Order: sequence, then structure tokens, then C-alpha cells
Amino acid sequence: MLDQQLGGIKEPRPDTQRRIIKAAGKIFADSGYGHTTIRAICAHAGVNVAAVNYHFGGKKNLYLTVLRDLHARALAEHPFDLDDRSTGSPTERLTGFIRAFLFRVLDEGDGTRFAKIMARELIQPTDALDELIKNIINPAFAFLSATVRQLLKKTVSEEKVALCCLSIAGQVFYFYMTRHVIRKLFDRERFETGEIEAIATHMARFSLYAIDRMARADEVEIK
Amino acid sequence: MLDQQLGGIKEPRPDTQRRIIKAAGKIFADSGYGHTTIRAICAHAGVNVAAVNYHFGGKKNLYLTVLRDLHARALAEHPFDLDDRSTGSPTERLTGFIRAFLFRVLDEGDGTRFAKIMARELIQPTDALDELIKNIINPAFAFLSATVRQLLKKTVSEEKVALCCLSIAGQVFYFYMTRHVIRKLFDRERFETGEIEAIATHMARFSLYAIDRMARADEVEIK
Amino acid sequence: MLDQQLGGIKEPRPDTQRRIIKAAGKIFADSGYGHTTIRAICAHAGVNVAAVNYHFGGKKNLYLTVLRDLHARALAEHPFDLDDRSTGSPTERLTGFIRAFLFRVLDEGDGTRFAKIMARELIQPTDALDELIKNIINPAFAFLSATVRQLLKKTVSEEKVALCCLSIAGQVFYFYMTRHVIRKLFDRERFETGEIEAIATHMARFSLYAIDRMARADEVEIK
Amino acid sequence: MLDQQLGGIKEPRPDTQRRIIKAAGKIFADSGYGHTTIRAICAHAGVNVAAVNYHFGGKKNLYLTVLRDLHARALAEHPFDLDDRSTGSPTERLTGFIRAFLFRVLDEGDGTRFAKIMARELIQPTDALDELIKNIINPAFAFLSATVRQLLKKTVSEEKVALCCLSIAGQVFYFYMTRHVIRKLFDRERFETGEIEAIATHMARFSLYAIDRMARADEVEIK
DNA sequence: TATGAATGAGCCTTCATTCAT
DNA sequence: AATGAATGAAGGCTCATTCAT
Repeated sequence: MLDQQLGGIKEPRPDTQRRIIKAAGKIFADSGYGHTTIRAICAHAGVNVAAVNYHFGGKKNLYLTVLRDLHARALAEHPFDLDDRSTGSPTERLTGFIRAFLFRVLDEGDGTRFAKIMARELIQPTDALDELIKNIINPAFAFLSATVRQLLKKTVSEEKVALCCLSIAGQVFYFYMTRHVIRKLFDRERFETGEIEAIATHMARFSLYAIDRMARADEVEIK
Repeated sequence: MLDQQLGGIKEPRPDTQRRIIKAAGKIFADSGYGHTTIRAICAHAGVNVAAVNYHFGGKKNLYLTVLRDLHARALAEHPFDLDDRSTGSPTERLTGFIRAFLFRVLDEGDGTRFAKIMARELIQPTDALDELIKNIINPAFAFLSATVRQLLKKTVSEEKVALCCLSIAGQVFYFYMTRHVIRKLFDRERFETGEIEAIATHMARFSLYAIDRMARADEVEIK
Repeated sequence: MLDQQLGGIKEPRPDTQRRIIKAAGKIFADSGYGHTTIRAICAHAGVNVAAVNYHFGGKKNLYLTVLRDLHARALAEHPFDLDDRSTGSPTERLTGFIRAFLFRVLDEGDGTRFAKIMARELIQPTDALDELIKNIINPAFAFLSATVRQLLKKTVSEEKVALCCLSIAGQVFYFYMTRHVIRKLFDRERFETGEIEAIATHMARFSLYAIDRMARADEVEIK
Repeated sequence: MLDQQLGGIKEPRPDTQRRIIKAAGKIFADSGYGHTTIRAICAHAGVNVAAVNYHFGGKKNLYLTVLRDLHARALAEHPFDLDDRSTGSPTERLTGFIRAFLFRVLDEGDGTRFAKIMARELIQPTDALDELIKNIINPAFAFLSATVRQLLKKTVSEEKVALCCLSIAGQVFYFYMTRHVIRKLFDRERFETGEIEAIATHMARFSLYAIDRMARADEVEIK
């Protein structure tokens, strides 16, 4: 029942498949595709090495399955509807987007695993990147883009909007990507919910201030 | 014999080490530490497989050597004095910092290679990370931190300053990290000097606007 | 239920065994025992992987079953009664033998499959060889032997007769065995019925000429 | 020195390569390409499993190397100059050809191994077949063809000559291919030199008789 | 100083077979 | 009667490292 809600997952009927997917999610996230060995996954899942090939037809296929699974779980953990671009003010939508994104990424859980894999795909793409761009990055970028455009209030070039989106996304994603370093810089092991909330607030504020001022500055330019 | 012809110059070897370092720099940057094979490096450098172990005592040591080498070259290509915190206004210094960083990272050259390796270290640290933090990240963060504090004009919490620094660094570094995806999103093969300049200007503006407004907002808060 | 609809007919199963035997015949012939996988057979037959072990008790047993089946079919396709050593003249019997053999082997059909497997058994015997020798090779050799002896007309050593038999069988079987190469040498994809007829005629003529002359030469020798 | 005379062999300087080639020759001949494992070869040669890939770049390459090596040795063991089509009478040349071929194939030694592999290639070609056809089969066929044409004395169709060649080659090769069966039929473990000599004589006689009679028969036909 | 040779460990995948249903 | 799931063994190949020269 639950599984079907997640979509894209191949009927994990018994529990071998589920166990493999779970173990694989952890190890792929920690080590990346190339450094992950089927043996490690199977050992972790307590199944035979051959099970991965039997159930998923190979390492690459398992990777794709895991990616879809983790994404579905990340969405479920911290829901945020990218398709709804009408609820609330643009400001609220941008703030909500940053919050949801940050929580998915920093809160311990499947979201973190998905983020780890995403980060790797960004700097060293595998065959899975195209699917990720199509299903995940493009929708998110479209939402962000539309929201930013509303905030800038008037017609500005696509490029300007895009740069603002990158400035926003950069803050959020960078924070996740560099978590190892940030932990060392701030001597912190993990972030509490309250802290994540504070960070999200900062980023939203930082971005909104910049965009607001930018909107007014451009207005002057035009005059 | 050959050595004598060259006079008293040091490193009389047929630059085997240099060739290895160069080849390794390219391949480590492109493939990451784990996916780089000693064989690939040696083949590229035209030396024997055993040469790496002989000259550098192993793969890991070679990696560290390469990292230091690339960093030195990156600094030389786009100099920016992190120690000088007095020249020009804080605004100029922040703008200059972003420009230098962005050029080091996007301009084709040794800087790019260094950035590629840095990006990987951030996401999946190796033993080299501690050295990188100490020699590279900390000084940069200190410079950025001081500058931001000046821009905020008054006493704000360490944390608030740090978050602003991360918001700035995030924009720059994220732009580099996601270059594969950005290329796909914007259908662009590489960035021209003019474009990098424009991007740097945007990021500086975005950040300065945000900080400026933030400074004034906090002022109000205090009141 | 279904079984009852079919009345009292035997083998009420949905011909699973038959389908496996058929698929196995094709694949064993094309790939040989060792290179044939149970999976390939079952996929081809549209049954479960476990079906072979269930119905035939293992790969080897299936192979033997297939061999017997193909032999029976080969006999049915191009009947030639090895037991009847009296019909027609020795010349006619030899010619008929060569024709039947050649057609079984070159004409597309179950005979070809049987021949393919035979050829492999000759070169690399499996446990099935003994059965093949007893049921197939010995009778054929006996027939050929008796015919050749008649053609040589007088008492010659067993060995001389045997060598002649091998000279005859060699021509026919070699033609089949090397079909891949012969196709390349003559740039031919397959042989038409007329061509096979011509080849059979040549071989019969070649052999009969040799034996006839041999008979007369030996006669002289004796004198 | 000796190695160079054999040609085609990659400097087996130390003796690891030589040992591998020797072991591989035996095992490839006994088991065929597909059923031979690198591990078995290396165990037999007393070297590490990785040695084959190091020295020969993979199983397939080793196979080709072994094939060339065995061929060179087979030629050296029982020399017969296929290029010299003028020495002696056609009858002598045909007889010599059959003898050389038969001895290479039946006499225990590298020739037998080469023949075993050849036989397999004929019934189940690998990528090596094309090379074998070009370097071995074509020259032999050309020699045989020219000789037979001389024996037939007048202009006959290419096809007729070819069929005679096949009738000859078939006798010889078939005798080798079916050695396992022949041993069982004649209850013989191996053939002594004298016996091989006798068999060669029979085959030459059988063939020469047939061709001679064929020549005269065709003469009549023409009239 | 520098290298070709050699190695042991490990990886992904395939296969025939067995087991629980 | 029949099957999906699971497994241990094995196969070809790659890699970082070591060794003898």
C-alpha cells in the first residue's frame, strides 16, 4: 500500500528487495556509485551477492531504483507542492521552498541520502543525471523561476531571473554540500530542528532582501 | 652527462616527477581520487607504473603533492591577497573576492583543476581535507568574515556573520559545482570572460544588496 | 479441468516438456552442451528456470532426452533402412546411403540439429557418446562395411574395409562439419536440393571409382 | 633464436609467458576456448591469475597467440612446403601432402593440439577463424586444388576440382576429428608411426584411384 | 634512478541448482 | 505440476603495490 504511493518502485513484495534497496541507499549515499560494491550492499542487507543481479538486473539498475525510492521518500518526509504556484504570496512560497529544501537535506533521514547522491551527480554525473534533471531539477527550477519573476515584479531578462535562482539555490545546496566542512568550522555534529529553522529564515531573508532591492534598483535603471 | 650540460641547475632528472604531477593533476581533477588509476596517470605521463610508488610513495601521497601544486598555481593565475584587509572599501574587497574566486574556478586552467578537486573534497572528504581547511578555507573565510562584518557596520553575532559568508560563498561555489547541469540548463559549452564578469557582478550585487538591507533591518530591530 | 476436456489423451500437461525439448534441441545444436544455459532454454520455451530440473532432473538428462528425440526425428525425415542389406545392388545401396546421410545433414530441419550435436560429440565426447556409438554409429558402420565388402568382391582384411568406410564417411561428414568454412570459401549461404544431389553424386562416384579400382588393383597384387 | 624462427610470437623472454602459452595450448586444445578458464591455465602454469591479462591482454588475445604458436610448431615438426608446386610428380605431391597432414594431426605433439583447436574452429568458429582461413586453410586448399587439377589433366570446372579436394581433405581431417570414436571402434589407444604410414598410403591411393578414373570418365563424357 | 614483471585481493556478473510454496 | 526466489561457486578482468634488476 505504502509502496504504491511512492510510485516508480518495483513491487518489493517479499523483503529481500526492500532490504537491498535500503542497504543500497545508505551505501550509495555514503560512497557514491563507483565506490560502492555490490558485495557491500549485499553483506549489509544480509543477502547473497547474486541477489542484486537477480532482482535488479545489475548495479546500474539498482542505482536508478534506489534514486527513485529515495526521492519519493524525501518528498513524503517534507512535502512541498512545486506545482501549486498560487497559494500564498510569492514571499511565502519562496520561504516555504527554502525551508522544505533545507529540511529535506539536513534533517537526518532518507532526504539526506537523496541529497548526498544528488550532490555527487552534480559534480560527477552518471547516466542517471538526465533523469534527475528532468524529474527533479527542472520542476524545482521552474517553480523557483516563476516565484522570483513575480518578486522582481516587472519584465526582466530570463538571464537575470536565472542568476537570482542560482543565487538562492546556491545558498541552500552549498550549505548541504559542505556540511562536512561546516561541521568542522562550527564544531557541530548535527543541526537541531530549531537551528535549521533559523538557517532557513536567514537564507529566505537574505534572498528576499536582495531581490527586493534589485527590483527597485532596476526600476531606477529603466527610468 | 646531460646533467652537466645543464649546468648546476637542480632537478637534473628528465622531469619524471613533474610529468607525473601534471598528468595526475589532470586525471585526479577529472575523475576524483578513487576513480583515478595509477596506470592512467603513468600512461599519460609516459612513465612506468612503478614510478608513482617510487617517487611519491603511493597514490595518496601523490594526491597530496598534486593538491599543493595545483593550489599554488591557482593562486598565481588569479592573485588576490587575502591578508590585505585594508585596501579599498569593504564593497570593493567583497567584489574583488568574488571575482577572483569565480575566475579561478571557471577560467580554464590549473585553477579549475584545483576547484574540481576541492569540490570533491567538500562532498567526500579524504585525508587531505584537514590540510585544505587549514591552508585555504580558513584564511578565505576569515577574510570574507571580516569584510562582511564591516559591511554590517555594527556588532552582530558571529553566527549572523557566518551565515552571510555562507550565503556568499554558496552562490559562487555552487555555480561551479553544478557547472555540468548549468551547461545543460543553459545549453552552453563554456563561459566567456565577459560572461564570468557579468556573473561576478550579479553575485556581488545580490550579496551587497542583501547585506546592506540586513544591516538596516537589524538596526530597526534593535530599536 | 482442461485435461478432461481433452478426453483420455496422454500427456495432459500444457506440453511443457515438449516445449522444453524443442527449445533445447535448437539451442544445444547451435551452442553445444557446455555453452547452452538452462536459462536460455527456458526463456525460449516460455517456462520457468526450475522447469528443466523439475521435469528432467538436470541439464545432462535433458541433453540425453533431446539427443534421442532429435535422432528419431532425423530418421523420420530422411528414412533409410540400414537393416536391409539386400535391396538393390551394392552400388545403389552405397549411393542411397550417401544421399540419405547428406540430406539429413544439410537439409534444414531436425536432422541438421542432430548432426550438429553429433559433430560436437565426435570432437568432444560427453557421456552421451557411448549411447550414440551403440545406437547410431555402429549400425551405420556395419551397413557401410557390408556394402563396401561386397563391392571389393573378395576377401580383404577387415582393416582395408574399415579404411574404405572411413574414406567414404569422411567425405560426407567433413562436408557437414566444415560448412561454416565452406560457406566462406564458396561464398554460399546454403545449399539447394539440386546442389546437395550433385554433391551426393560426386561423393558416390568418387568412392565407387576408388573402390572399384582398388578391387582390381588388389586382384593384381594377389597374382 | 628458435622463437624468432616461429614468427608471430611475442618475445617470451623470461619464461612466464612461455609457460602460460604452453599450458594454454594444452588446455585450449582439450577444452575449447569457451570452456577453458584463465584460472586453469594459470594454475597449470604455476603463475598468478593476473598474469594472462598482464602479458597477453586478455583471454582472447592469449588464444590467438597460442594458435599461432601451435601452428608454427606443427609446421616445424612435419615440414611440408605448400608453396613448392613443382617438385616431383603431382602424385608424389598429393601423397606427400596427405602424409604430412596426417602426421601433424595424429602424431602426439603440438600438431595434435593445433588440430584439436582447428577442429573446434571448424564446427564452432570463434573470431580466430578468419585468420585461420587466411593463413592456413586457403594456402592448403590452393596447393591441393592445383595438384588435383594437374591430376585431372584437362580443363574441368572449378567446382569439380573443389569437390575432389574436399573428398581428399575430408578423409584426412575426418580421421582426426573422430579419433575418439575410431579409438573405440578399433579398440586402439594411439597409432604407431607405421600405422599412420599405412593409413596415409590408403588415403592417397583411394584418392588417386578415384581421380584417375574420374579423369578418364570425363574424357569419355566429352567425346 | 627507474622499470618490467608479477601478485593477491577484489569487483561485477553468470550459472546450475535448490527451496518454499 | 509448477514456479519465483535465492544461493554458492566460479569466471574474466582490474588495481595498487612489491620485487628483482
